[in-house]
Order: sequence, then C-alpha cells, then structure tokens
Amino acid sequence: MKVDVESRSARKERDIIHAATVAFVGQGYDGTSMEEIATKAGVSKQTVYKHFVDKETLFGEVIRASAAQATEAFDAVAALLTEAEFMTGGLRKVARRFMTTLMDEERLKLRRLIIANADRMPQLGRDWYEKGFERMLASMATCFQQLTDRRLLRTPDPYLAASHFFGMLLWIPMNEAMFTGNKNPRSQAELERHADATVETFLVAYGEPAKPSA
Amino acid sequence: MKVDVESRSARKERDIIHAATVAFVGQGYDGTSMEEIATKAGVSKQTVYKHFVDKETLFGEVIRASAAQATEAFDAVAALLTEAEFMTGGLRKVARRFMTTLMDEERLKLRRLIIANADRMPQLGRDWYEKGFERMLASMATCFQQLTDRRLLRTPDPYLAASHFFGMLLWIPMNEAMFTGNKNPRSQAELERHADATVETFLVAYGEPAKPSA
DNA sequence: CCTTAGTACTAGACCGGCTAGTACTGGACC
DNA sequence: GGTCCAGTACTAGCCGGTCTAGTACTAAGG
Repeated sequence: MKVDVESRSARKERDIIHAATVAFVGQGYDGTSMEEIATKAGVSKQTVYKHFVDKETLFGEVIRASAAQATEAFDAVAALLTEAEFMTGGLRKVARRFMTTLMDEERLKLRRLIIANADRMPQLGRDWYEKGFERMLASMATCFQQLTDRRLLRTPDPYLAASHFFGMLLWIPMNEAMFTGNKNPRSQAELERHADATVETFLVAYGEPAKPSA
Repeated sequence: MKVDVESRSARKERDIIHAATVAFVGQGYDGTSMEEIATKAGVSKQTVYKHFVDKETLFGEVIRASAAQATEAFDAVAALLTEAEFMTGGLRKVARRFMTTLMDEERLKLRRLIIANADRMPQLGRDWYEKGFERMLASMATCFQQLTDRRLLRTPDPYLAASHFFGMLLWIPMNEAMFTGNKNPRSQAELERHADATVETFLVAYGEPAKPSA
C-alpha cells in the first residue's frame, strides 16, 4: 500500500534540490561545495551522491527545475494578450507584467548562473535558450499573429516583432542587471515607466493601420 | 635616447596580460591557474606576482585592457553616423557594423566572462557597464539628437531611441550567443538581414515626419 | 672595454587550505 | 534483522601564494 511512499527518498531529493538551488544561485557553481549543500539540506553527503551521480548532474537538475517553473510564469503572462479587447491598455499591462516577472531578483541570478556556465555545460544553456527564451518569443509571436489577423496590429513577421518588443523592453534593464549584479536595482516605478514608453514606440512601429494613433 | 625603452619588464608584462587574456577568456576565471598563465607567457610564476599582486588584480587588468580596446571600436562605428547625408542608407550601414563588431567571437567571450564574475568583482562589471554599454548608448543618442535637429529623425527622447535601436538589433543574437556559448554562430548574412529588418522597423517608429515612408 | 653592483628573472620546492568523491561505522526506523 | 542514513574520516589532487637559490640582464664607473 504505497500511500505516502514517495516520502523519504523523494522528500530528501526535494530538500537537496532546494538547498542546492539556493546555494548555487547565491554563490555560483565553483563557490558552492557539495558538503555545504548536504549540510543545508540536512542530509549527509553520501545521500546527496545517492540521488545525484555528481556535482554537474545536480547542477543540471537545479537549472532544469527552475527553468520549468519559469516557463509557466511566462505562458501565464502571454495568455493575457489573447483576448483582443485587451488591446488598447492590454499590451501595456502585459509589458509591465513581463518586465516585473523577468526582472525578478531570483530569476536574474539564475540567468547569470546559466550564462556563467554555458561553456562548461553547453547543453544546459542550449536547453534554456530553446525552452525558455525562444518559447517566450514564439508564444508572443502567436499573440501578435492573432492580433494582426484581427486588424489590431500590423506585424508582417510576428516573430521579428516579438523580438523587437522584448528587445526594446528589456535591453537596458537586463544588461544593467547582468553586468552590475543588480545592486541597487531599478524601482518598480522606473521599470514600468520604461515599459510604457516602449509600448508606445512599439505601437508606432507595429500599430493598427486603420486608426492613425490613439 | 630612449629608443626601445619598453625593456624587459614592460615586455614581460604585456606577455603576461596577453597570456592571461587568452586563458581567462578560454577557460574562465576559476578554470585558469596562475601557474598556467605563467607558463603560457613564457615566464615564471614569481614574475607574474611581481607585476600583479594577485589573481583578481590580474583579471581586472585583463578586463580593463580589453574593454578600452572595445570602446574605441564602438566610437569609430558611431562616428559614421554624424554625417547627415548618410541618412538613407547610412543607418543601415551603421547597424550592420555594430552587429558584426559586437557579435565578434572574442568580444562575446569577454562579455560572458564579465557577467560570470559580476558577483565576485562588482566594480568590474559596473565599470564595463558604464564605460562600455552606457557610453555606446550615449554616443548613439547624440547622433540621433543631431539627426532629429536636422529633421531627419523624430526622437523626442534620443537615449530611449538608442536603447530601442540596440535592443531590437541585438536582443536575439546576443542572447543566443550568451546562452549557447555561440556554438555554430549565425552567419554574417543572417545577422545582416536581421540588422536591415531592424533598421526598417526603427525608421517606421522614429523616421522623418516630412516624408511618410520610403 | 671591462668590472661591479643592483635588479629582474627562472625553476622548482613548498605550505596551507579547500574540494569532489569514497569508505566505514554506529544508530534509527521498518 | 534488514535497510537506510548521519556523521565522519579519508584519499587524492588542485591551486593561490610564498620562499629560496641561483642565473641573466642592465647601467654606471674605472
């Protein structure tokens, strides 16, 4: 009768992944020792090695778990835009949401971590790019396509338009965060102002052909 | 008569920095040992420590040297745009130039290196951001301001316009390079097509108000 | 032109500290 | 009694940085 049999082993594994995530994100790959992870997980080193063959594998699981959790969030935001009525103020709202979602402290650290280790573990970075970055672009592109079909936008190449959207939105804040480690990060208000300004420009470039401009 | 006064000491120092640059860029900070740098520079470890107090200092010099060399290149590209007559095809040319300059293999590796170590050495990343990234934006913004003055563009906020320009231009290729380590990089032609498409969109958003569109 | 003295350099041993990963033991829970 | 696991000791190896003993270069002075 396996009621809660996923307990011991599975719970320990979750604990380990959680502790490892915190440690890796906070101190980087080389800065984190397996001993430390074991201790923080309240587990012995041996147990860590029972669940994960070696450090690289554990790191991979950490990244994959976090990435999966991230894509959910993106899809949720993109879903807001399918309803055409959200058009006028809707794009603005979506831009703000993407901004705050993507500029979240933890997510930024994770991003830096992946970039930092893209050399050591190329498959990881590639995965993240395809399942995170490209997917985000693709689902935004689908939205734009639909809005174009309904004559609410004019995006001959929706994927390109999506890349322009995110590029304009995030180029400055993302680079600042990547390079400066996001010490004294931008305020919410600042980011939202930037998002609004970007939406305005985006609509000038890709806005509806019928009405001239709001 | 100091003909070749860059005598042994200075020459050795250059050798060390060069070897260190190659090593750091190729294998990262932790992946590179001082011993290795010394060997590759054809120099003894002791000599390395005579010129640079410790590993971090050496790393800092490496980054600073490369960054200085980079800003030169950017300024050269931006300078192309001051001549108003280059307006029609000029922006396209500048975009292509920025694209190929920034997507250079070595420069990308350097960029990854800085991001990877932005936590460990925050001042370095901050410097690079201010003297590289922001400066690039600022000089582009100056160009846009001038072109707006001459009624060739319409950029109420030239700095924002510059950030939109670079964001649209580089968001995809830069992220791909950062995450995937730039294995099988995009072809020159592909990058230039992307640059052209971006310029077109940019001109729709910020183009001259007199003529409707080319 | 040669000597001399001071400085830069080499080669390699060496130290202290840290880490991935393994092996073993004694106890807890089933 | 059997299984799992914490705790800990251990192996093996790397690396930053120092130290020493001896060698090459350089520049001033006889």
